[in-house]
Amino acid sequence: MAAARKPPRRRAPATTQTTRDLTRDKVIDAGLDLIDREGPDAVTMRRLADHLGVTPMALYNHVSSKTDLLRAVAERALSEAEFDAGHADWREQVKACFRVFRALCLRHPGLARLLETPDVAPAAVFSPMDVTLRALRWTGCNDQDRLRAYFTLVGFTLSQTSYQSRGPFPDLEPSDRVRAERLAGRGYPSVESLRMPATWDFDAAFEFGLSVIVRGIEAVAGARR
Amino acid sequence: MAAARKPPRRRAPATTQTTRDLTRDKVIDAGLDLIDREGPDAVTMRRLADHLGVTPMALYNHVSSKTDLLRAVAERALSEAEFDAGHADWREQVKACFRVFRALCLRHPGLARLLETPDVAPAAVFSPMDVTLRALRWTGCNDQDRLRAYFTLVGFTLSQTSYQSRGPFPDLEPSDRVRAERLAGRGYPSVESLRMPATWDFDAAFEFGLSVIVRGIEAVAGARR
DNA sequence: ACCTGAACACCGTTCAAGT
DNA sequence: ACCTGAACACCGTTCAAGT
Repeated sequence: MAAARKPPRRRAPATTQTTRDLTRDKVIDAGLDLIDREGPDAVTMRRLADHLGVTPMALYNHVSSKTDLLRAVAERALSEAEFDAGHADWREQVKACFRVFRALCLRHPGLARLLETPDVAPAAVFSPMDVTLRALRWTGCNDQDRLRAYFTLVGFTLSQTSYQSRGPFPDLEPSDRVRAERLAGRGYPSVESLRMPATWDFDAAFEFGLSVIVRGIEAVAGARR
Repeated sequence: MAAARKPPRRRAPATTQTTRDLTRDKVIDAGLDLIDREGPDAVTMRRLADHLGVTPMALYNHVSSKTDLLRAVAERALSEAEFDAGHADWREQVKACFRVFRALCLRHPGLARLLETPDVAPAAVFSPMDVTLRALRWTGCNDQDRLRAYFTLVGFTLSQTSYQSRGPFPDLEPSDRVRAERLAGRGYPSVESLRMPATWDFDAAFEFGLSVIVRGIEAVAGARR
């Protein structure tokens, strides 16, 4: 619309091109903006183009496909974070790493789902992996077990954050689901008899799971050593 | 195509209607078939209708929306399983429950992704939840911690199975990703120095994570008691 | 009550054309 | 080199019409 009103005037001699000249950087920035504000489903080539005041096909000059775009967006988001907290104790180092990971996923709703999607996970996912594998050297685990431990941690973290990021749909909150089902409840006595608080504490739930996994790694590593 | 060739003949007097009379059951069965054979992305109202020899809109007589269909498909798949193995020891009971859960997700590729999708998770997800919460009574954990432990277990299981179900894309297998990145590797020394087998053992990785979480629950519960 | 056919408002992407 | 516009092959779903 606005583009149609604008006549094809000659461009000024290389100065003050205002918001002209689409670049890959601008496309990725706009993609991250869009995903942060409207969720991952809102990221559409057409919507993104609208947002940039350009035709959908203009994006393909800077991005080879939607998958390429999403991978670049995920890479940019991941590059914000420093996963190495420099703790001497491996338990604290691992916990700090995944607290950063979680905070990043919550700051960019939809990032978790992006990282779970095949093909879009960027090379930067190896950054928290590297920190974790290094810390886990102190456990005495072999290479395979350290990698298995990492996948346990990252799977837990991604599933918790992507679950939380879907909110605020009240019916998805654990405590509400439990309550809703209690009303319709038949056949799930241990679920029905749960005594739950009014709101679910996602932070505490994450810390609980993180402690469980770290202590579990400690126990399993000790048994195998 | 085949439907167009068929003239609108009168139906036989209530006998041998062959494959006539679409029912909700048939729609759900066909949906599960389709998702099992071609993956969750193949489940499309139009494709499913084609598969049933019917117009896309005919499905809406038995299913209120695509979400409704997917939820029903997930419910049917979940109803196949018995999560309660009747173990006396809570650790073995929990492990058995999630081994069944995992086997179910692997038998129906795409089920894991369905269960991770908001709104489509059916009420039947409370079945493994009930078994787990009951077993965890033996740990002495309070209601909140038992639920947190359940979410840790289910998140881990879903992420592992949905990761595995995306295969067999060789570039997604952990060991291959690691190897691929090692080549392009810069800045991830602990990743690059990994000594990995040629193929990734998903079963062993799952058992490792399961042991880690169960022993972690044991340790955390003991500390809080 | 159940199904069809046309239509609507979307997708990602290709291709030929403009500058 | 970069962008546009029309088009293609898809989506889920609405609506009016048939039987």
